[in-house]
Amino acid sequence: MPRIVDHDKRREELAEAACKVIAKIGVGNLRLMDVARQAGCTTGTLQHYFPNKQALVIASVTYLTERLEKNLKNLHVASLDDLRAYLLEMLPIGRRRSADVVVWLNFWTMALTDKDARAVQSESHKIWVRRLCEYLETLQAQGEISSKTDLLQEAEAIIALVDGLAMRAVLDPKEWPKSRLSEQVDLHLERLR
Amino acid sequence: MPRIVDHDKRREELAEAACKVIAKIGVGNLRLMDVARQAGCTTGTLQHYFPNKQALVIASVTYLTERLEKNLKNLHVASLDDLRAYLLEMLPIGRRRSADVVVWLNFWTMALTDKDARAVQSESHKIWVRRLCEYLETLQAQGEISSKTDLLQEAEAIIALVDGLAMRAVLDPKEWPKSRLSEQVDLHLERLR
Amino acid sequence: MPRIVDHDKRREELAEAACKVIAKIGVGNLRLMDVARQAGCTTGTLQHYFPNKQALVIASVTYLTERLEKNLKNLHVASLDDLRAYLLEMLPIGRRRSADVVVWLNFWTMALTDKDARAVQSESHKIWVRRLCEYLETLQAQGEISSKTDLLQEAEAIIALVDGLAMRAVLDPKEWPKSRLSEQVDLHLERLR
Amino acid sequence: MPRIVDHDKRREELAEAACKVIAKIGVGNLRLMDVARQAGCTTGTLQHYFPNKQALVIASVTYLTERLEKNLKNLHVASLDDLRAYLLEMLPIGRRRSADVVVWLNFWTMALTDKDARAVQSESHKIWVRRLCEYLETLQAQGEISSKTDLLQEAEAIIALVDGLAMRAVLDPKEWPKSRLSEQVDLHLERLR
DNA sequence: CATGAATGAGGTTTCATTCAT
DNA sequence: TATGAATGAAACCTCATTCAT
Repeated sequence: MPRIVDHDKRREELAEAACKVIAKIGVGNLRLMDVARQAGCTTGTLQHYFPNKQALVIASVTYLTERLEKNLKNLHVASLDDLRAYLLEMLPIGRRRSADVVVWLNFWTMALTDKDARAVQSESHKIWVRRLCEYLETLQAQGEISSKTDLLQEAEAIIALVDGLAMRAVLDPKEWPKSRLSEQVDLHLERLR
Repeated sequence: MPRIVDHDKRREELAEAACKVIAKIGVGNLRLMDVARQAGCTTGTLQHYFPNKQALVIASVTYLTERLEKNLKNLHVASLDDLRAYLLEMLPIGRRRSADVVVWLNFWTMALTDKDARAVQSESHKIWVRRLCEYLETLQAQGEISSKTDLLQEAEAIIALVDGLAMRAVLDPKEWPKSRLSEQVDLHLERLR
Repeated sequence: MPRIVDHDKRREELAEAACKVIAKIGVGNLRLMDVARQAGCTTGTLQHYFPNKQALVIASVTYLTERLEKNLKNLHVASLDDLRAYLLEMLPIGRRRSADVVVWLNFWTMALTDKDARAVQSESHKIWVRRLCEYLETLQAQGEISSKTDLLQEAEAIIALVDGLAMRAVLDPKEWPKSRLSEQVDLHLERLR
Repeated sequence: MPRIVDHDKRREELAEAACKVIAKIGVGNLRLMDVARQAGCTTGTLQHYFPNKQALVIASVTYLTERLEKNLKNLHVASLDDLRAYLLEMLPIGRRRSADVVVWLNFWTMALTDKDARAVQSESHKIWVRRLCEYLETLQAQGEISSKTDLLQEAEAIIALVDGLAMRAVLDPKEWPKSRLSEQVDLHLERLR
């Protein structure tokens, strides 16, 4: 019997360590050594789980996405207020989620010039749009949103807003407390009513 | 005097070369060698104009910003339509501006974890907000925008939208032709009328 | 006792796996991982049978030599034609023997700069010379070879020819089908008649 | 003006250093550090001249070949004795040429499993065969060799002999002084008369 | 006997920076 | 001002070997 280790769980632990480091210093400055130290292992260990640095970064973002999915799974969007809560859940409120947003921004930027990263990014964007559309459809069916509204267009508008706000907020966290983010979200959702 | 002019001009040429390379491969992968090749000189030459790599990157973004300023100097915003045109000028329409946006995104992400970059980013954001507010004030004075509107809030909303759209558009250019970007801008400006 | 037999058999299996890998990628690129995969076990298993990598390589060549011995045991050299058949048996004809030759060449080259390998190589060369001399003596006794011939010298000439041909043949297999190898052997044996 | 260096000459110096190291420890154990130390530079310097280790090895053998070419350029083969002298020039007689042969054997073995190396090896073999054929033709025209002889076949036979002898001689230098190598060459050339 | 996770040293490779010319 | 060779540190990556299970 080998040393007993849940391979997938270990991968997640390492991915999480990588996320922490990326949030702190950025993908551009990421060193495997740092990740290893954060995870309490050696760089050699990282190679068991990830063939190279790029794979580690991609796995880290995938992990982040999956963790978010789990958290959101329980949120049911049955009203505009639910949607509001849902969107606030995406924004950098608090340390943890600010860190997540930083990782995402790093990854998206990486995706601008890295094919593999872009494929991953593209896939998760599609899921995100689809879900938002579903929510909007539900609300439209309930009459909370005008039947004339172009839902896909609104979904993309919301995404642009959330991404844009998130970026602003992590670049200047002091200027963007939860209240100000909420106001922007409210202001935007107003037009759907 | 002429020497100085040449010197500054050369700096700009080098900065432009750096922008091209960043747009192609990202700041994270930027090598001075690549910039030198793109500029048709050697890495040694770069040292005459920039003390180090970071300075080159910052100078490149500064150059980009100044170039944009020049282009926008002639745009006078005297109506919502002017504002619309102005915003479209920020979005990645065409090769050139797409490349610019890629550079900016790279720089903003860099600013997340690099103090110097953040200072530069912060400064140019302030200018950008201030100008937008001025425009909105003008429009409000002319009655194109309701007097009840919170202009700063709207300015930030516009910036979030533009940043968010720009990011989406460069990540998936095929899905974001000019027409679709215009629609989003129009949809947003609607609420100001 | 049966344990021991199994143990030796397993060693041979592992040695054979190592030979296959060496033939494919060369000793220089040999990784225990590859051998383990080829053998359907793990690197840990290899440690039970071989104290280290070098020992595995040497054992592999030893295994190869012993396998060849077994095959040749049945060949009796009682005429020049028998000698011819015997020599052809050494040459890279067919996949299996080409692979064997590749392993040997790898090992010989390794022996150029590795003491342990050289000792093994030297030993097996001596055996090979001695046997060839015996064969030639038999033939000389039978009058198939002139009594004036310096048998040791001829034995070494034959070995040089076989080694040289073998090397050429594995470096350029398409140019060296069985027929061409046979011709060279025949041309050489001619002078003994 | 840059530090004045003859780029090609520097490459040769580094290649020569690599040859020395390979002759001592084999390609399999070759470390760039060793080459750098031998050449009196750093590993970084090696990268200016060779993109990677493989390229360095290939360049080294190419250098070796070219050096041999220069030495042989002056040898004119107008008689069997000249041919004999020519062949002896290929064999590992003396430190220098023994080292060369070791490098070649290492390279040929590398060529067994490395495409790039094989291409180089193949090319230099062709040249070597062609030249030998020319020599044999000359001798045949002069009547020193029977007109019935298949020259290509004899050329390949000679090459096999030389390669095989060279390998034996470097594996067991004490057993293979110049005299013994000469005898083998003489014995072989006998059949051409 | 077997596993395979973990180690950690060692090597290749990269590249910003320096500096003699 | 410009060159580009050289440096040397730093990082990634490899992989034989160890060892807990």
